[in-house]
Amino acid sequence: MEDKNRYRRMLKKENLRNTSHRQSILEALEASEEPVSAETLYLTLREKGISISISTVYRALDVLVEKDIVAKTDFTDNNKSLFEIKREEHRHHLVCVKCRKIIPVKECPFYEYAGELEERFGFSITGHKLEMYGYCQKCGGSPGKTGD
Amino acid sequence: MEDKNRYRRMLKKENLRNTSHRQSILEALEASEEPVSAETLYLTLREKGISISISTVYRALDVLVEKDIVAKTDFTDNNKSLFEIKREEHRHHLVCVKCRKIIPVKECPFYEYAGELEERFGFSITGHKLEMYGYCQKCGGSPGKTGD
DNA sequence: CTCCTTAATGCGACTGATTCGCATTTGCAT
DNA sequence: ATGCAAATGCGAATCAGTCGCATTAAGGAG
Ligand SMILES: [Mn+2]
Ligand SMILES: [Mn+2]
Ligand SMILES: [Zn+2]
Ligand SMILES: [Zn+2]
Repeated sequence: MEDKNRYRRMLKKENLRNTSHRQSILEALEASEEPVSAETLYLTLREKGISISISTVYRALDVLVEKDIVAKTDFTDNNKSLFEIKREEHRHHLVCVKCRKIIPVKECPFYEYAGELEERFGFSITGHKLEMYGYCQKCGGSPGKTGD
Repeated sequence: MEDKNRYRRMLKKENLRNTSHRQSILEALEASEEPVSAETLYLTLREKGISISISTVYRALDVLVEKDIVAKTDFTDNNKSLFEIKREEHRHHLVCVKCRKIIPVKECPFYEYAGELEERFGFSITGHKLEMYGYCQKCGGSPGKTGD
C-alpha cells in the first residue's frame, strides 16, 4: 500500500497522471526479478483480473522509459524488448544463450571508466547498458560457486 | 584484394560458400566505422551497382552473426538492429541520445570483472555488449578534450 | 573442363511486435 | 460538481524481419 503512494509521487513528479493501470504495471514490474516483455506483463495483469489493453501496456511502458522510471532492453535473438523497473542499484544481466535464463547482477564496475571516456571524447554519459552472454551452470557454465 | 582472400578463408573455415554477395557485405562492413542497419547496407551495396535482394542481406548477416564474424546490436530507440564486423579489438559505443551519433570505443575494461562473475554465478561468459548513452560534445556533452 | 549436388539467392507473400487513429473514459485542477 | 486534457480501448496499420519455393551458382568429384 505504501508503494502505491511512492508510485503516485514518481508519476506526479513527471507530470503523469496516477492511473490504476500505471500503478498495476509498476507493481508488477517491481515484483519481477527479471526483465519482462510487454506481452508477459499484459498476461500477468490479466491473470490478476485486471482488464487492460495491450496498447495501454505498450504506451505506459513507453512513457515510463522516457521518464527514466523503467529500463528497456533489447536482448539479441528473441525479437521482443524486455522491461525492468529501475531500482536503487541499477542492474546488468548474464544471459544464457542456451536456455535463455537471465541472471541479474547488481554490481557495476563502470563509473571510473565512464569518467575517463567522458573526458576523452567530450561526451556526457547519462546511462549505459551491459549484457553478458554465455552458458549458465545448468547448461555447461563454469563450475564456480553456486551463488552463495 | 587481399581482404578478399581473408574473407574467403573466414567463410571457408565456417563451411560457408564464398559468394560475391558475402564478399561485398564483408567489404562494406569493414569500410564502415559505425554499425549499420541491414537496410543501409543494402542501399550502400546498390549504390555501388551491386544487384542484391534485401532478403539476401538479412540472410547473410544472420549467418555471419551466428558464426561470430559480425556483431549485431539493438540500440534502444530506433527499432532496427545494427551490424558491425568484428575486428581485432572488439568495440563498445557511445550513443548520443540527441543526434544519434555513435562513437566507437576500443577499450574494454571488462575482462577481470568477467572472471569474478563467472566464479560467483557458475556462469561461463562468452561475450558481452556494452553501450553508453548520453550527449556528444556538439549536443551538450562535457567540455573534455576534443579527442586528440 | 563438365557434371552434380546442394547451398545461396530473388521475389513476393507473410508474420508478429509495436504503433496509430479516433471515439470514449477518467484524472485532476479549479 | 464541471471542464478539459490526458489516458485508454479497440481495431487497423506499419514495417523490420522471415519464409516458401522456384532458379542460380559454388565448388568438389571425376
Ligand atoms: Mn552499470
Ligand atoms: Mn568489452
Ligand atoms: Zn542456461
Ligand atoms: Zn549528439
